[in-house]
Parts: sequence; C-alpha cells; structure tokens
Amino acid sequence: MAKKQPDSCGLGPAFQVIGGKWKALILWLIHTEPRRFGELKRLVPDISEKMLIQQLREMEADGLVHRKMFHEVPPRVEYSATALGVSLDDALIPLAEWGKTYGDVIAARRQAAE
Amino acid sequence: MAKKQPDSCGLGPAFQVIGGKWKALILWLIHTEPRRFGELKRLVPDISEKMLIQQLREMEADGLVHRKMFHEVPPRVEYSATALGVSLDDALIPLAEWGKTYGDVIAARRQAAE
DNA sequence: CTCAATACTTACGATCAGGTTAGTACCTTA
DNA sequence: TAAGGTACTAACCTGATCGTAAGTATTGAG
Repeated sequence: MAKKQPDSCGLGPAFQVIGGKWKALILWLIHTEPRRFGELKRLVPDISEKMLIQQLREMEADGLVHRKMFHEVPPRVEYSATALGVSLDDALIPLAEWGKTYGDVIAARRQAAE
Repeated sequence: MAKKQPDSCGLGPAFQVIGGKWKALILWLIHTEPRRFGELKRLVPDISEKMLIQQLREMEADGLVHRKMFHEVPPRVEYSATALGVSLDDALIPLAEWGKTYGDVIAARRQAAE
C-alpha cells in the first residue's frame, strides 16, 4: 500500500491510490478494454507476477478496477477499469501530456547532472 | 530521488519529478509566491529539515524550482516555482480535483476494508 | 503419466525513501 | 558571555516497497 501522504489540495488521496511503480501503467492498459492477467503480464514484461497481482488487488480494493472471473477449464480472469478508475485515468491525462512534453528536458538535465 | 518508472503514455517522467511524499505539496506552496526555507518549514510542520532541503534540491536540479539567496545578516533564501514548475503544477490540478471529489469515498472504502 | 497452460501464492532478501538526532557557521540581542 | 535565529549538513536507522524464485490447483494434450 502506498505511503502516508500529507493532504492539502487533494493530491494526497490521489497519490495514495495511483502511487507506486506500476499502478498508473496498469490502469492505462485496462482503461478502455478488459485485459486478462496473462495479457497484462505480456504487455508489461518487466513486472513480476507477484507485483502485478498485488497492484491489481489493491486497485480492486480501492474500487478502481473490476475483476471478473470465468469458471472455465483453463482459468480465466479479466480486469477492467470501473467508472472511478476511468475518471482517475482522465485526471491523469494532463500529467501524461506534461511528461510527454517535458520528459526529454528532464532526462537531459538529469543526464548532465549525473 | 524517485523510483525508476516504466514509461508509456508519458507518466513515467512526470512521476519521477513529482513523486514522493512531499514534492507536490511543496510545489503547490511556492507556485504563486516565493517562500523562505523557514516559512516552508512552518507551513509543512511534519516535514523534517533534511527532507525539505532534499526535496527542494532535487526539484531545483530538475528545473522546477528556483533558489535565490540573499547575502544578508541572518541568511535568507527564497524558493519559487520556475515556468516549468508552474506548468507541472497546472498539470496536477485535475488530479487534485479528483482527489477532492473522491478522496472521501476512497478513505471510507479503506476504512471498511481495514 | 508426464507436461503445459492458466492464475495465482508464499517465503525470503534487497533496496530505497523517509525519519531522527545532532552538529555547523554566521551574526544579533540581552 | 550565552542564547537564539537562520539555513543548512551529516551519520545513522527503520520500514515500506520491490524483486526473485519457487510452489499450488486444475485439466487437457500427447
């Protein structure tokens, strides 16, 4: 679970639910279409299975993600974003835009400072 | 320094510069008017001096914050947001709005799950 | 009768963000 | 002469976060 965040201006709760290394990326991947567990694993090759489930479970507990299991012969589970999850994803768009615009500047600056 | 973030959709760089427990709050406090070190300390009473300087230095290195020192008798330093810092702050507004809107829902949900 | 595929679960260890406490140098005021 | 305000700096420690590697249950294919 994410760290305690001080709160003024409402960013605290937001960072609590979306903070960490993987959650934003996972939410992004499921925010339009449902994805299976193994599908997500393939889409995010650097994540371990443990982390993937852990993050999905936490997001499910926070109401951002819906989990639907099919009782089939090879087990099958689909994860999708809830309305709350989609709203959060929308709120992240400007930040993503900022990153796309200034990411290179930041990277270069860090490179130079190394 | 923030954790390595995987990047697609541009959120990686953004989280790198604004991630962590204090940076967003600090940026918020200086994004309109310059603030002195001690002023920030008073405004964020729970932060330790070490963390405050550390975060300010990192944000300065990332070009979000400008540091101006006055060579005066009691030393004096003012921190202010650069144009880049202000643009990042703007990009955070929708996320802050989301937090203000759904923060209570999340908190209640976590309370219930405890 | 073993093997592969699915979606997990568990145990352990490493790493890193964050916190605590103390100390620095400068000058002013009492 | 001692205390206090300013803006730091440094050493050390804890605990959350993240990663690695292995094991689980089910069933169908070969």
